[in-house]
Amino acid sequence: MARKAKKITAKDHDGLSRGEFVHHELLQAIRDGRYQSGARVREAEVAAWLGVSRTPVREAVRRLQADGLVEFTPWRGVIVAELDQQQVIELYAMRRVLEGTAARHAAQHAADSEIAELAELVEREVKAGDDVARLVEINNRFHQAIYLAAHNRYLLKALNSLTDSLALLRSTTYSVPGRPKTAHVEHETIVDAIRRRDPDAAEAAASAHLAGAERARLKVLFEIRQSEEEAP
Amino acid sequence: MARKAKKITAKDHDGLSRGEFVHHELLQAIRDGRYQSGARVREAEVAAWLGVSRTPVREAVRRLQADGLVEFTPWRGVIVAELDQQQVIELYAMRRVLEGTAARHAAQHAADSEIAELAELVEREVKAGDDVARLVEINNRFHQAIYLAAHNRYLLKALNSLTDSLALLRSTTYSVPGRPKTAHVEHETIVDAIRRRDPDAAEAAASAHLAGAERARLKVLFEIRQSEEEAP
DNA sequence: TAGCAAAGGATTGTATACAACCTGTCAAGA
DNA sequence: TCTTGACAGGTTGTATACAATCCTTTGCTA
Repeated sequence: MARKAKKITAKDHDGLSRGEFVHHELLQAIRDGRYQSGARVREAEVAAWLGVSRTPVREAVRRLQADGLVEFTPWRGVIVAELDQQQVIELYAMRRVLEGTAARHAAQHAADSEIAELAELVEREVKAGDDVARLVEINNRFHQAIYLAAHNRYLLKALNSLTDSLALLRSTTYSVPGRPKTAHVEHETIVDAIRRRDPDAAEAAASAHLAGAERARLKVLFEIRQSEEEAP
Repeated sequence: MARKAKKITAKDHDGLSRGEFVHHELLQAIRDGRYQSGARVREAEVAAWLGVSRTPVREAVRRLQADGLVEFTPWRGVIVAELDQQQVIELYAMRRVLEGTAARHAAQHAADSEIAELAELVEREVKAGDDVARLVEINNRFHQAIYLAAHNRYLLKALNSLTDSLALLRSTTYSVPGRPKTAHVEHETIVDAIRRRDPDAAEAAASAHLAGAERARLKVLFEIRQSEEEAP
């Protein structure tokens, strides 16, 4: 009778430690807007909500702080960070460089199976049609697949960190008319370059793709900010 | 009698919280070799050493984990990470891209005062002569100054994270014969390009500088590994 | 002697209690 | 009325106790 009683144990949530569980839940809550920018995050509140003590909550919050998702003032607690336009521009400038680098490295180092996976994801975008939720999901997996194909763990970490920061902007650029179609074409161009093992073309294509994403993002943000001013 | 008794309080270490204090001390200990790669870090041990409880130690260790400086296995504790040659290559590939980007952005966005500071640091390298410790110090400040001059907080964060990872390689590339002189010339080239507001030249110069640093680094590493094999 | 199993020690994960600190409120004096 | 000061409430920072887990050692058996 070694491992019978399993309920009281440290895990209980899909093998994650409580700290990891809380981190995951908070990230998700920020993504779907349950915690919006500027909202205060009280440790005791989160602890009660998720049925854990404050200790793992602190651990999770500090990780979010390290990634810049929450802002922290000693003795005053944390609030969900807010991205002003300048920060969004800086974020996309960085993403443009890193995604370009990832595509370049992918063209150089990707395994054939990884390239096949990229091609299949782009193929699936066609099948998804106008289903925005599906397209967003596929888009995320597409970019993640490129990050992995680059085979550089520091690059991977930096890109994941940027992607997490984007969770603060809870909106999708796919709501801009024509953006899904454009993005799909850009994805195809990137994969083609990687398949041809052409690093320069891959980097250029990814960089152009991100420039398009930034334009769409600023458009969405501008419209949201505008409508918020009209009816707050 | 509002703030008389100050000793028992949370800070006591230059205004840092205990968690920040522990993080700083651990980073320093890794830098100067008191904790070497592969060494086990026991929470209770560190807590006793620094005279705090395990709670702030855990906080500091988790931050180090997030930056990849320590590896973590649940229930088994943390050990200081070890960089194999592949990781060093990946790290420098990333640094090359990011330092190039930083130099490019510095050429575009740096304030005149920031450029003056860069120039002064390069000037100080001449005065430092053969004093390796001073040269290393100036070199760190030079690179930090470029990061800041780029005016992109995500870039800054990513570069600082990479720099921290380099603490795991406790050796300086300045011990390679001729490297200090070469580095100085390369620094001059970078500053010149930034002063001329030439982004392409600045990026190219910084990238070339990092390529040189990588070659020096691999040389140092190879020699150390070799001598360790001879007399372990 | 070799192999295995159980027990004990060591170490981390979590919960909780208490101390330190900040902020807003309310009253008293100018 | 305005300013200033103290106090109360609430939130975070830290310490410590306890639970869960892993690893090593020791003793038994084949």
